[in-house]
Amino acid sequence: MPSAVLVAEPQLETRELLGRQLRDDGFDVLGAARRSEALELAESARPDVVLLAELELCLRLREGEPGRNWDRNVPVIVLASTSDPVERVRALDRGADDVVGRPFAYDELLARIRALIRRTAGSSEDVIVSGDLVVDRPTRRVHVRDTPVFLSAKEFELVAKLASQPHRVWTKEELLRDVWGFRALGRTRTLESHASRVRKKLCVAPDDRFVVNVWGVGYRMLE
Amino acid sequence: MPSAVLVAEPQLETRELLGRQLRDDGFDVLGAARRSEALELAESARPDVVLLAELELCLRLREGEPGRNWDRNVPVIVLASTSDPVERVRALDRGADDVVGRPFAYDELLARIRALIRRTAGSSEDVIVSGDLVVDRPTRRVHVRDTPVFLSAKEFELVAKLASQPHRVWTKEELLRDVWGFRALGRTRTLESHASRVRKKLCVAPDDRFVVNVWGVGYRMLE
DNA sequence: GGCTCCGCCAGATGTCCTTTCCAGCGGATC
DNA sequence: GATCCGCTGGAAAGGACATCTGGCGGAGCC
Repeated sequence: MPSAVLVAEPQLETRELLGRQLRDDGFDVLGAARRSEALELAESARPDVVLLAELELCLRLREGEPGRNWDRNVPVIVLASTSDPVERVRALDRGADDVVGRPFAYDELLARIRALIRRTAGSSEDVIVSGDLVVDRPTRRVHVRDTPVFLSAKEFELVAKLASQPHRVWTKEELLRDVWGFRALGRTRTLESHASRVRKKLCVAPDDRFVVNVWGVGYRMLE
Repeated sequence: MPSAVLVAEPQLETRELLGRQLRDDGFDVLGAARRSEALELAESARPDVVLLAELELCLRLREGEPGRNWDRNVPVIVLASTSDPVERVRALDRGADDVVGRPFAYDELLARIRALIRRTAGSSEDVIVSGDLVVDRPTRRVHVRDTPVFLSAKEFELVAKLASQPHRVWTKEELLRDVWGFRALGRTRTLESHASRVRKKLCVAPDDRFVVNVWGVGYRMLE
């Protein structure tokens, strides 16, 4: 399956040229001229990589927005406007994975895209199947042995996170950061409350055990 | 916990300078002048990032070697010898995650290191295998010859610390500081008590000896 | 505007871990 | 071999943490 690249570049000419080249190299390419368009496509098309020109867009992608559901962790490469190292540092500090200055060599950009995809491959499976549990990201549905389980938005995010690496123990800090996007918030019972509710909802059979607490650390998903 | 950076750079001066700067910025730094040293350290110290100058080393890291156990997926940044884009592409195509040309701005290298650690945090196969003992950090599971051993949070931290360098003797001060975060607290029996309990739990076969006391100093993992 | 659902927030309760204490053992030193 | 000091490992007290319930407020829907 070809990887999808979202090219968020205001300049028509650059966008088209880049799109053609990337298509020639086997990528699915989505173009976006404006920020709103880019966010829209990030949500609906779930690209494997985003190339973008505006740092502001990078921040918005990383911070997320209530009600919107793009992958806040999506790999990002910034097409900087200059060749100034200071601008490259700024891009990286704002959450970009990589950055190339202009003018850039297409071959290098391509190599960097490939390297980033290689690094992140498999981290955002569309459908996670782990034992009796099936988590379908695109449709946001969850099944336990073919029994549908209805989860709210946050509940789904939590389950998807835990199921993305079954058996891995996620610390409460990691879960709060990745699911809630908190900066530091430590002393509420929100996470525990959701974990409890999700656990109950996933218990279809009496002895199902999916969401398991790891004392003093966090939670993990079994099977 | 600070991230560990392995600097594999033949030139003494560059290696030392880079090491000092990175240490100032809060990293644990390991230096290696030769390829064999670098591979050795990649296996024993399990760095979070490797900076290297020779593409050959990058290939060796990625390919692995029978009997050796470094993480073939370890994040790699290449310090290219020139500023030639062709060399950058070559590095990326050989498995590097990122590459900076020379001369490079330290600030940019630092930003790239941070970006790469951010991206790979938690995904690196952080599994310590030493003899009959397997310590899996992501899942927080411990096995002795395929027999699972169930440890509490503090117990696991202690085992992971000891196993991170199996033959090294850790002083009680080091263990208290790194596992418990104490400043100096000298007169409790907490550490000894945990060591005792962990030792018993790890003794699957009658003559297993994993947590070994070193009289008047501290503990180590193996004999 | 009323209704419903969702997300967030404590409080009471129960569970499990952590720490401490102590008696006994065993190296280390001379 | 005698003595000292540190290590061992059981048991028990205390504390830290997790769970679940119920309530509050806001957003979206009718």
